[in-house]
Amino acid sequence: MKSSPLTRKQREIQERQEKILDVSRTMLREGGYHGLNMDRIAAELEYSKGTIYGHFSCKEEIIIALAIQTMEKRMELFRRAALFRGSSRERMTAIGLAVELFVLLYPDHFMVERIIRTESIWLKTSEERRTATNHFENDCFGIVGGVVRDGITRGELVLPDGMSVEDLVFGLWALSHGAYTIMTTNDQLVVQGVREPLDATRRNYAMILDGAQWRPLSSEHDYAAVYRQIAQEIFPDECRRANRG
Amino acid sequence: MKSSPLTRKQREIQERQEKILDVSRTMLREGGYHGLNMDRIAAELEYSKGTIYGHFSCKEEIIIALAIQTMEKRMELFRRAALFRGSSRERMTAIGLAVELFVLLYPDHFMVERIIRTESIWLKTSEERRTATNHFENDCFGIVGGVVRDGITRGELVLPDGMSVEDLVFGLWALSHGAYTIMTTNDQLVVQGVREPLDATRRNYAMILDGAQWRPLSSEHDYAAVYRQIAQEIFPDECRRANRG
DNA sequence: GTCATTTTTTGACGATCCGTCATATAGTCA
DNA sequence: TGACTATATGACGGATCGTCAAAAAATGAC
Repeated sequence: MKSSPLTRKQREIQERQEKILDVSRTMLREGGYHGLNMDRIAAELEYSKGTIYGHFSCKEEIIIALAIQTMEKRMELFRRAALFRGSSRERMTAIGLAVELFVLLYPDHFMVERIIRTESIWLKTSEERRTATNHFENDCFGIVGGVVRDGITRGELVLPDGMSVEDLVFGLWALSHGAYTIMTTNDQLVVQGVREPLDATRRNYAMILDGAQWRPLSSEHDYAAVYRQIAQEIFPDECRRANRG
Repeated sequence: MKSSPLTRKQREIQERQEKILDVSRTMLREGGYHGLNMDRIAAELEYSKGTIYGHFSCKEEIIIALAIQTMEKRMELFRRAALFRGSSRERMTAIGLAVELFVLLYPDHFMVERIIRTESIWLKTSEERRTATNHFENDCFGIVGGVVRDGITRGELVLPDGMSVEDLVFGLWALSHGAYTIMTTNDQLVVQGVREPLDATRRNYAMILDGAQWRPLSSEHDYAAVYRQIAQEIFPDECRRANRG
């Protein structure tokens, strides 16, 4: 039977699973939900449809698996960002950069997310994968919340009356999510005068932190330099790949 | 031929068109993209499928028509909000309330928007309806931009270095869009500790305005009272319908 | 090397739903 | 009333999902 780690057969199966996800990602990127076609996946990989269905019980399972792949990457970026050595607000800035890099490195994640959150697709996915996505989301939320709490503990942040840690995290999340969603679905931004939506998002992110009186404020500190430092120290590789110093 | 405004026949056709949209909205709300079924629409209204296709050339046209219906409502709410008599920041607050009411009154709009912005659906819609949605979006953007510019003119707002009017509008748009998207697609919020996402959004909206130093700041003015005043003076009806004093 | 047994793969098939179009029905007007 | 036009119908072709009985491949005992 199976030797210590994985049978040859098991390895083959795992490799095939990854190949399925690879071609699926391309198809999805190029043609959206309708562009992802089970027959074409099988044809492309020179397997039969039945074999593909042996890996994923339905189209939706493939899509959510793709989402999970990139959510893992995001998680990792967040974890590293939160470890930046600096003031709490600087660590929060690092998380902002992490999100930015995530969007640049995995540009199709938002499309995939939009699809799985759409219509009854969510309900056609397996309980197992659904809880996996929830875990990733909760963990990311938790990491950011930790930085906020740290800021409070250190006395660098005093939340306005009635505002909770979670409210603030939610706001930053919503801003980022909304900004990147709009960026990837709306071709009118330039018409509307938003030339550099990424920079605009950065600025608004800082506005929220300033509005919450998170010291040192933008006006009291050179955060452009902080961004450069974080980029160099924590995300040198990612920045090169993303082409954003 | 046609009398003055509309033939009886024309009126009938228009009424039927509205009926199609009505049942479509219900189907979409209940079952998402897949829940919207051309045969079922026909069956429900006791017309043949061909007749439905006489009104809308494809499923996607129905969906974008639904989006346009609600975008008209939003436009109207924005227009009225911008007319509130008060400081520029108070008018901005009125717009915030307008978005909030929009979400409460037309809860399925975000689902519809997510669908039309998904995959190749956007490209299957008619040029005509696509430009219509763009116009609505640009006009809304323009209204908000106007309030910001007014704040600058009056000296109540001085934008931070490098930030444009459009950047600020984009930020507020992204925050709202993201917040309501998350609210309607994520059932983990309560788990994460965000009990009242609408209130959280309001607070973060104010954070951005505070961060931009838009006077008077939250700390200098009773904006809870302003919300109540706007609700009473501009949106009494909507607030009643939305059940939010 | 052979053959029985288990595992894996296959692709034809049923079902669903979109969009079309030849035909049927209803409406209009001389 | 009847000829002609406008509108409505639903059977049909095509695409794609997911299934499953049958075929092929792998395994292992002798």
